[in-house]
Amino acid sequence: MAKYYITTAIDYVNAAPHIGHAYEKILADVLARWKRLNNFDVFFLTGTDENAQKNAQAAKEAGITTKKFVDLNSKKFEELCKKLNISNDYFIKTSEKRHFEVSQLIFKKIYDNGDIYKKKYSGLYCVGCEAFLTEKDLVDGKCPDHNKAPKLIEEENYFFKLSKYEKQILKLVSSSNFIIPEGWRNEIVNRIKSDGLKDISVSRPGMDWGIDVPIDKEHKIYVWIDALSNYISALDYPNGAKFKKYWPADAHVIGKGINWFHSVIWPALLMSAKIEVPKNIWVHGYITVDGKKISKSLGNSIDPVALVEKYSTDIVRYTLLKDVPFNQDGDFSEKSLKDRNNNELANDLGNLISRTLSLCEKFYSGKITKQKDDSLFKELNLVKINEYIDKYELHNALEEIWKFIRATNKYVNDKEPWKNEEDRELVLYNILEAIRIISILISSFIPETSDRINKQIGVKTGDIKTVKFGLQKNYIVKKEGILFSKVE
RNA sequence: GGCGCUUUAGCUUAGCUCGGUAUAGCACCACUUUCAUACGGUGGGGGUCCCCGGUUCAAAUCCGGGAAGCGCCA
Repeated sequence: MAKYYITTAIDYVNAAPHIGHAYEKILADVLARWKRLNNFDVFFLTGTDENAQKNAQAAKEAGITTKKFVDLNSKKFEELCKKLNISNDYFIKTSEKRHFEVSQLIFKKIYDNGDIYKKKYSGLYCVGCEAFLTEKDLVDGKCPDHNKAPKLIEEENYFFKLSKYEKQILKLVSSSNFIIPEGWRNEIVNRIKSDGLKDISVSRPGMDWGIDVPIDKEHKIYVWIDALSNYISALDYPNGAKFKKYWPADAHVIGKGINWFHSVIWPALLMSAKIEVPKNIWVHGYITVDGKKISKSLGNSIDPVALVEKYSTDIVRYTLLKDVPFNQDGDFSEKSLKDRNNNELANDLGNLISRTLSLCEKFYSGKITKQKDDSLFKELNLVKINEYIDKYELHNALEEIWKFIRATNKYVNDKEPWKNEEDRELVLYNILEAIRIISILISSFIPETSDRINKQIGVKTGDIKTVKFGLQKNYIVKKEGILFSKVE
């Protein structure tokens, strides 16, 4: 069985989850579920990034230990995954012991390979950003993001020879299927061509939270090696069975803001540590809310957990998947959510199930025996759906599935099974087959709805091979309420 | 400042690689059906394809210049 390893970025725990976090997890979840449906042996990883120095300060202010602080906040992300019906196989916390060990091992390997050296560095350091700023970044001498003056710091740091890997990285990122979509590939390729690769700092001295540099306890490992190595520590690198089976990753799903780290720094670190590089970086856009960027000052951040509780997991999943086009930012609004719920979920899909089951119960007491195929199956283009998903164009895949749902509604109209007695059972059988297949196809996108449909038409969820008309011998259906209520 | 992405009906958008009367959904209007969640189906109105210039018999599409929004970097 072919394997498929997919990851999301790990989230910072010092802020509550917002709708952008939800979106990324849903994207990766659809892929993971689709691959399972296609009989891949899937490992799907998500988790939280917990070793930032910021956490130590926040914990101090809250009057609890740092470990307790990160655990509490990490729970919120784990809770989010459950609420969104995310099918991750593991949830990694970078405060885990084994993650510490792997990060240190990677650092050591790179060091032993001669790619880490010590250098004096001075600059303006912003504690809030946990990064050095340049004069140009400052507004009135202050960091614009944190409204605090940075400190002039002179310190010795360990540096990674990123520059050494320029040629190899350029070759890697230039290949047509490494970074998807193309726009984000161009950005990286052009940046390397014009600016080249410069060595980066991989340690910070004098911190009290984080992972010790293995060769120097005065330093903690800075974010790159720490955070990025979660993708292999979760697989028990270097000797774990999971690592041997699943690495290299088939897809790292990330937001556009961290493309550089995943497409350039991460592969270079791996090359230095003599580990295979991931196959694919899938970059998605950001979510705006009512046309505006999510920001603290606007106070327009939406709590995805509250959203799921107000509507439902599948409505939230469906709306996010449909409203964010590939390679662009997408806008989320409750108006759009309601429109999509009422039109596409309740009317197109929900009503199709409802009218069909009523007919089955009215004329056959819910028992339909197998008949021959009808022309309806020609309306389904599975090849196209597959292609869209392989290209990560999930909104197009959904649209293609919905074309089939609309075609099935039209078929019901054209055949008028409430009127035409002659081929009534044939028609109903074919509609039920269509519904069974629709349920399989949507199971990766809105799994809960798929389960509810299957229960009503009395079938078990099939894999992709059962997307074929005429497989089901007979149906015993039972209408149980409606799938989606209208919302105003 | 450099680089990248985006700009198409009221809204969301397809098409741009390989030029030829512009695609779909929502909303709107009309017609139609009753099995169904007042639902489904059919038809319709609505577009200087961001602007300017060029190439061409012909440009949303190719080339040059510019504008706006967003992102990455410095």
